[in-house]
Amino acid sequence: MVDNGPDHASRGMCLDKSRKKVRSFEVAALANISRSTVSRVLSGDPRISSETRARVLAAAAELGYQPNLIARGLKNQSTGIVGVVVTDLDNPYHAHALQLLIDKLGSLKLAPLVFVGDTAAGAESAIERLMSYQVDAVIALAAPFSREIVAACRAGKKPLVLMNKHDGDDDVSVVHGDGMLAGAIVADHLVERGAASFGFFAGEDRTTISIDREAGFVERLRQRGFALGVRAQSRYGHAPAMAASAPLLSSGVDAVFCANDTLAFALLDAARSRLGRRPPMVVGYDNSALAGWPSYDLTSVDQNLEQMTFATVKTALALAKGLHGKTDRHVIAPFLVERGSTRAE
Amino acid sequence: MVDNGPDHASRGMCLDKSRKKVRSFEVAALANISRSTVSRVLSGDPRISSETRARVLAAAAELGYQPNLIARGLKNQSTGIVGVVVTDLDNPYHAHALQLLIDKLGSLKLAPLVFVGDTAAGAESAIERLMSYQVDAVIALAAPFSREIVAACRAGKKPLVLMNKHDGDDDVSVVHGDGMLAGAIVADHLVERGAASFGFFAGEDRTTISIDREAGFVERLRQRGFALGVRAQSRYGHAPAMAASAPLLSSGVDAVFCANDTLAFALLDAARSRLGRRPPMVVGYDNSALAGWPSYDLTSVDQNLEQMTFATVKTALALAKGLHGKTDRHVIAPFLVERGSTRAE
DNA sequence: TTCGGTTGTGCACACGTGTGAACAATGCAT
DNA sequence: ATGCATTGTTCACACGTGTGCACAACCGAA
Repeated sequence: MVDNGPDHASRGMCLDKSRKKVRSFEVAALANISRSTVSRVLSGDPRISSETRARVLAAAAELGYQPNLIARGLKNQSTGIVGVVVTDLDNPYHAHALQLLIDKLGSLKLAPLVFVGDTAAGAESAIERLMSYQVDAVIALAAPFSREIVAACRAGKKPLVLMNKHDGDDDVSVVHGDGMLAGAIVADHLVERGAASFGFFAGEDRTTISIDREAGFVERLRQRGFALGVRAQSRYGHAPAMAASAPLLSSGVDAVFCANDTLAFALLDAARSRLGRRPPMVVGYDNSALAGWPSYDLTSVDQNLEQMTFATVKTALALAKGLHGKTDRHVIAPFLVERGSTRAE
Repeated sequence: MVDNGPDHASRGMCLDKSRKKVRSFEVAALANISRSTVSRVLSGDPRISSETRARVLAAAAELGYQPNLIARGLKNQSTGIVGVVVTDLDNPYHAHALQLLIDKLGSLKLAPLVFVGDTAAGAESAIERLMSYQVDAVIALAAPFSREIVAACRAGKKPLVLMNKHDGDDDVSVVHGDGMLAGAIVADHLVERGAASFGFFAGEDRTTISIDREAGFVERLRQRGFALGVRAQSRYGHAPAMAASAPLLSSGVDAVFCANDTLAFALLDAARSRLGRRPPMVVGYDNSALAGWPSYDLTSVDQNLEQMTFATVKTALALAKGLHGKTDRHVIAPFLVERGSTRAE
């Protein structure tokens, strides 16, 4: 008897038995077995006789034993914690994606340690905090400052997955939507709906994702014999976007593709306040909940977040296990949700 | 020399020095000092001579040493991790609150482990996961199933703070907005704006918070000589709320106080589709971003989330340190943001 | 009986850190 | 010279778990 609780005598003195968490030692004692065997039972070691296995499980259940994942993480050099870096949860798209990520991680028995990286310095310090907690992998969700994040993870030798953001850097795992395809789908849709002149409403940040959307749109228009008539750009946020949408409205184009639902809502609100003209057809991006509300009824591109988040956590898990140490890239196909904002009449 | 790395010889064999994280032992070696002294320096022990302190700090900086918080947590029985249980991040109010919570926790050197508890069973299992990770405290954000959460935390002896939800149970720490006060403020505002007949639009969940809002509203109306004319109830979600708002509109009351911005938007949309009548004055609750957009321009109660989240993490930290082991209760005063939906004309 | 194989279990150590107690060194008073 | 307090450092153990290796028990075959 060497491996038991070091001060189990004094521990026994404590009359309030429920004061401390139950450890594997108590389970072992109750089952008249060594602590190692308890550990083996819980890890599903096949060499354990089914008789003792049953006895151990019964004891564990009776005491309500839950293994200490911190200690296990220290021993195994794998905590089961995944760091998630996110920005701007006020954007409902990000919030929804985070919710799905947490959900998928949970179903894989992983726990998300979430940090907000609003600035370049903030993102960097967030990663450092995460590494102190020995996370198994890091997921960066639609984060700007991806350069800093990539650098910090590389310095700490932590596997990283960028979701919905890809740089030119080819040496990092990425999961993102197919912006080119989305642009083409939207172009086809608008042409079929009878539009003949087109505009694009871009966001301020020149992310590669946003660039892809526009490129796919313009390219497909060209293939079908049309060209982009007008283009506007704005930072996100309702008020500035409303102001920036003026040229799109005054140009009188038939249809406008917006890089973002937020921009689309602003455009619709601006059009509504100019009573004289019938608003153009509008297509948004993200298919946020608001797009389905009757006051906007906005046709929008759905990025298939369900699939995208699943691919992200699957990739993160694979990297954490060091399976195919090489980086890989998933491209998720989006689909269009047609609503009233592109109805013919 | 006993306390050094156990297999430091074989470790030394590994030529790729940057493969493993640097541990406190390496720092100690570089500073020609024992590992304990390194620990003491980092914990600010005053007994260390300033000369060795400087040497240790220099060594730590040179090696880029970051202490392993998992190991520290195991030893200290305090991980610095705080569990956060949340539901429905699609509600922008919850998402915003979560963002603020994460922010405040980070500034107190705490790390948030986030789980989503969508069902009673889910909430319970989320708490169990959190306890396996030895979180120092649990914060439940506007969570239904608070009964299950309270029970699970009590079983695991984990300090718990309920934010924006209080049950009859008086034995748990709580931070929430002052619903009674908010109802009174809204009543005063509407009366001053000239309304003479009033309605209330309640959510489906009969939370105490929602009940307080209505009670405060009705009570203040009574004091000023008015009574509640009509009342509707709906579950959240735009479409059902639009349908449920019919009696409020057909009753022809001057003003409606909604338990939620979501309900208010639905009511405004429903009113808009009935062109004949001028919509009544409408007041919402949460002051979400959408309330500021010109298409709704909704007067709404702001719960002062900034202050509320701060009080929540402060309370959680105090409980985790076991300072005043007793539970305490913070009530945050809300304020009204006046916009066009209650403009006189 | 002896040997070898199979099956189940226990011992001892390791993960990386914090910390009480012991201890060396120095100064100061007896 | 001895005793005592102060100061800086080290030793050894503890936190709760997983796991390689040794080993006991048992069985069958020679």
